[in-house]
Amino acid sequence: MLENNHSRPASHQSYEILRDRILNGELPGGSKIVEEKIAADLGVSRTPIRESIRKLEHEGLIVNKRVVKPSEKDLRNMFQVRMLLEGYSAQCAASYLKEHDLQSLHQCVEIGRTGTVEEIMEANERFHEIIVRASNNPVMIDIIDRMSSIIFLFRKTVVFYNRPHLIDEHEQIYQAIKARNGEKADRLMKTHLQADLEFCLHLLGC
Amino acid sequence: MLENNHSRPASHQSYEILRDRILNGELPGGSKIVEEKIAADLGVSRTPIRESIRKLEHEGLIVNKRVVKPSEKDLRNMFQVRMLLEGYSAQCAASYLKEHDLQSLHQCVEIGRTGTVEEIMEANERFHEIIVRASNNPVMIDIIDRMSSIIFLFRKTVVFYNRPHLIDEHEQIYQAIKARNGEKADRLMKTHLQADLEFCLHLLGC
DNA sequence: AATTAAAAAAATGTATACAAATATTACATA
DNA sequence: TATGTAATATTTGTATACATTTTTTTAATT
Repeated sequence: MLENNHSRPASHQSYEILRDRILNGELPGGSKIVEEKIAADLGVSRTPIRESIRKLEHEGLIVNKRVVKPSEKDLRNMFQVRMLLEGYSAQCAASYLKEHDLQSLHQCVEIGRTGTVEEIMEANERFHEIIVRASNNPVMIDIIDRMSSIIFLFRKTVVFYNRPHLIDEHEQIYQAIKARNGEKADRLMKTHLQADLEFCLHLLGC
Repeated sequence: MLENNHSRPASHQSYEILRDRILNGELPGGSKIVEEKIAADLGVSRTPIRESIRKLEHEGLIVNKRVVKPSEKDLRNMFQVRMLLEGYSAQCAASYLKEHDLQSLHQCVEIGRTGTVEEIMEANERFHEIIVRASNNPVMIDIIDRMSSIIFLFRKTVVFYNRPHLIDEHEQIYQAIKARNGEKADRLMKTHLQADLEFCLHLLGC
């Protein structure tokens, strides 16, 4: 049951709940999404639920009234876009990143070597987030954000299985950015994402 | 009044109507969008109207209950994304485009030199569309599509004022693709979009 | 047993009513 | 005149009812 209180609208609350349930696997890929069921479950009417479902559809997490189950092709396509946008972002980072953010990047690498699984996952996300924000381009950030909810379902796997070289690659990217070598940062980021993708697909037996 | 007939749902019909009205300037940037007004106008209830408004919000055509009025920065950001994605698409086109599509590209250039204003506008869109589709990446195509509704508001201006060299640039891109020179096609596409952007911004006095 | 048609059930689309939140107006006071 | 506040009106958010469409079940026929 949602809070009736002075919180966000029910449509937004239910959006967040559904999103979480999808991302943490509670609603696995392929699950049928039925408005009335969800509404009853969350204790609100169908009206706000519809809205949250539409939002999730737009985000790509729900397709055809079912929780998305991205195909190998889908992932390749999303990673191709990421390579272009994050590669460019890495270039921007090399040109513009301030000392403070550079230090944060370095910290992410450190945590990647010494942290717990949860810490590492968080640091990985942050590493990419810092770089993407360096693009200083909200349109780009938004596109990556939207894809990242789907990609999240995979990064989990990658870190859980502790992909070899992942942190080394981050370190190299960090070094290139620190050395203000944009062209190299771009190239390394693309290679990094390509490796990520292949590792995911391999693990998932694609 | 919408057709009650065996057509698409009212929410979808009203979406398309609203979208058209925004794109053709009938609902100019900054207009307040009020659910009840629109509903009365189109002769349906608020329920389907809400849905279409949400869709337009996702598409970026409505922001804060008002028709979007993109800032210079917004345009720069969108064009930056376009440069990356369409540049890559041009590369793909150079590698993979079939003879038939090559001929279509060439036709677009021809029409660009000889057609009426409407024909030229259409040919311009088609030129880019053929190249984007060469990426063979629905995720990428979708991103560009979503931005293109906003960008459309500008391409109109550019063609109306008949930007110098626009068709020459298309021709050069076409030649690079035909020559299977992906790197050059990429570079030319980026330059082309940059020029488009600057021309738009200049015209609009940004 | 497989295939199809009819019936039933379930789910979605839309209209309407009312509640909650926002914006607007009118008026009082400094 | 400017500013704050109460009253009003407008607009959005949500629940509910019903219509339409889609899916599933059942039964009949080959």
